[in-house]
Amino acid sequence: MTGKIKSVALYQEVAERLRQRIYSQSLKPGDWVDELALAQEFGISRTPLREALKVLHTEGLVTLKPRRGCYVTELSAEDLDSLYPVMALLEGRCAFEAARRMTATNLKLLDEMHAKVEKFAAANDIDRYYESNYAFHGAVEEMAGNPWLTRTATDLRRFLKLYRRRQLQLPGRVVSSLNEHRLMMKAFHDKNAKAAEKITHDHLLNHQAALTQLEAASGAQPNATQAALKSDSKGRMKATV
Amino acid sequence: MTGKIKSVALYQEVAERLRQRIYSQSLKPGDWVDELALAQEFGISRTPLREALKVLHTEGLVTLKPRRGCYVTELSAEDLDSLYPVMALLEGRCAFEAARRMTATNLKLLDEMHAKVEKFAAANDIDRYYESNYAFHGAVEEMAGNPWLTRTATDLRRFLKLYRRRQLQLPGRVVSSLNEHRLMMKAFHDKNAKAAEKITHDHLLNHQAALTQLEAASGAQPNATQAALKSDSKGRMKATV
DNA sequence: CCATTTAATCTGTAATACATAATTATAAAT
DNA sequence: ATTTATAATTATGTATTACAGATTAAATGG
Repeated sequence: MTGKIKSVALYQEVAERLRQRIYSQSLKPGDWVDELALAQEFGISRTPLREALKVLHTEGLVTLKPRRGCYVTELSAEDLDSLYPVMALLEGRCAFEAARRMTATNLKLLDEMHAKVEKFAAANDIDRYYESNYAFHGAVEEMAGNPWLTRTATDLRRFLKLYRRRQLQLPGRVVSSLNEHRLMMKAFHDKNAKAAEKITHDHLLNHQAALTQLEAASGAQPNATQAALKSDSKGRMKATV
Repeated sequence: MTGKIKSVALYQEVAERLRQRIYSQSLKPGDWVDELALAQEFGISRTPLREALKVLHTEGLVTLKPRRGCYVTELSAEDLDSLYPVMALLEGRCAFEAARRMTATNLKLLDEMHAKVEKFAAANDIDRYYESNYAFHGAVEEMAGNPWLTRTATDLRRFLKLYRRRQLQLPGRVVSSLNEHRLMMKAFHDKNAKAAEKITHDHLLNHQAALTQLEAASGAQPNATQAALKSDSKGRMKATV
């Protein structure tokens, strides 16, 4: 009878709505979050809205500048340069541990998830490609069997999601990314932990390289940084990056 | 002229007071945090107190169980077993990067900090030994020059601070910990990044091993712990762990 | 036209009130 | 007497309101 009275708090619902807007780029990195306007739009008071913003702040999606308001988190080129190596380290270790502990069940699950990634890539369904890709990496993190490692890696990976669009804009990156995933799957099948670690580690760094290339190519408008960076020989990118 | 009117908010002050209580073990891991009682004791309403608890929650010092109240974060033996390897990985990398980028200035600073650690250890000033030790590791993290690596490592290290007392109760551990620090300093002087990484990594794992030893020796109960626990053969612990 | 002051706006803080879940105490029944 | 059910108490979750302090925008005067 109590199918669902009101188990979700208002602020949680608001947080989810805002999350959607952020991930859908309706609210872009750097954008100011207008408390009053949103509260009115949602027909609520400022309190639950601010409560929701605090949740998003904890997740890192939003940055609170004292007395200046709330802004969608914006990562500079420098941030990405320092963030990706840490991600590579952690996800690499996740892959290592996952490979060591890989069970038949988990392997089957990963195969299925990988198949989805392939499918959406083939169908050119960018959004679902990204989501399934994201889920795949999340699954590997889980299979590492170390809750704190999983937690740390997951926390960091959320930041990268802010730039999902940008990540996929680089021509050819999807193809090479898929290739890397195939190598990962092979390593998992072989239970070759060392290989899984290295491939995953490099996979992340290749992501970073792709992003850097994109930023260099597209010039300078992101935030401030990157002035007109040399768009010299495009041959800098290895085919498999 | 506006030297400092009232820059600290009430909830921040409350958060600091609670932090003290937690780190001083006045509030022990697992303890329930009584909102009403504390609000009355501080002479404030529940709102700023809960605000403070949210801050502590973000820091991980406190855990909010829905509808069950707020409790000081408690790490199980399993938690520590999964947390330490991640710490070892991250701090190891910090040491690696720090060694690579080590400047004369930073080296001098580290030498001074290390000297403090030695001094407090010699003076048997456990509290200040722990603090200076904590600061030393924090400095190494900073010197890695990677903001996200620093942030991630620092976030995790905070959890270990919850068990500061326990960490130092193991006879002989301080001595061997100091030895490991000396090796670290040598690696930094030599700018031997690989060595710095390995020593730091193992240093953390040795910490973990020491804790495990302690827990095994002291028996089973998590909180009320140190009752009149068997002070049987103290020889169980290896001197160098 | 620039600088200083005034006004408007937004953020930060906290008290208060109410609703609902959880706990404990009480009562009833087998 | 033990167990179950119900009632009372207590604690937590949620959200409105109000006010203070900063920041930004506007306006006024030199």
